[in-house]
Amino acid sequence: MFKDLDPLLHSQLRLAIVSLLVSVEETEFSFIKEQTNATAGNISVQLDKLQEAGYIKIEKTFKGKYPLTKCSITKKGIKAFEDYVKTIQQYIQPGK
Amino acid sequence: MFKDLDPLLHSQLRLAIVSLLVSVEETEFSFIKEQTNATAGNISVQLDKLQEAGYIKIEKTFKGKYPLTKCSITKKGIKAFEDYVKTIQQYIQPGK
DNA sequence: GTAAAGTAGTTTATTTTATAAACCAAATTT
DNA sequence: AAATTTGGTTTATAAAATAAACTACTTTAC
Repeated sequence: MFKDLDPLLHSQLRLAIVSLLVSVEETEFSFIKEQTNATAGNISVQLDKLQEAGYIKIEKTFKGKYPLTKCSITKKGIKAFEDYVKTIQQYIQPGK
Repeated sequence: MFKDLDPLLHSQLRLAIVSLLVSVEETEFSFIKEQTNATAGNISVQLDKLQEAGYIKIEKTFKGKYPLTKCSITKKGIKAFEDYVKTIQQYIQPGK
């Protein structure tokens, strides 16, 4: 009945990050920080986990003299997100 | 942008339990166990948390000589579930 | 030119959760 | 009457989320 929810995506912050990336294709660390109101440390940790899982790609560049971290979603990440969405529908549409 | 997800419901097992209770009105411990495939211990702990939060009501009765735990959802629980569903839509319908 | 404050993060430590394993009390089966 | 089953609870452990502290460099103000 209740299929397991991908634990990597069943986390408020990681789900928010992936949700953002699914729609914008590429974004910066600072943008994620703005949109999620999470702390930088928390975001840093969660981005690493998503990258390790192959769900996102992280590119470290520079904007002028400052470091700039760019993130984008991978095919695997899109697939995982779509699966997660399908699965959680089972939980939030009871009876269906 | 991303509203906080109620941490009490953003748990695979508690969400499954509440999802069940929303549709069935009253159910037994054993039925929850069947439907979720979770261990009894895990269910016991999560039911307590949901009860403490006032999301469910737990009634301990007997079926013949055996103990029988019946659970039902409260108004507060229904409200919390509906809020959770609305909130997670923001995460899983990107762009919308 | 150097001290203070800001940018852009990372690392480490702490708290909280989720989960499983072990346990309990009574009933039933062999 | 010993072993197993029912219906759970309690305790212990593993994993997660989060915050606090830190790094490295840049800019601004004195």
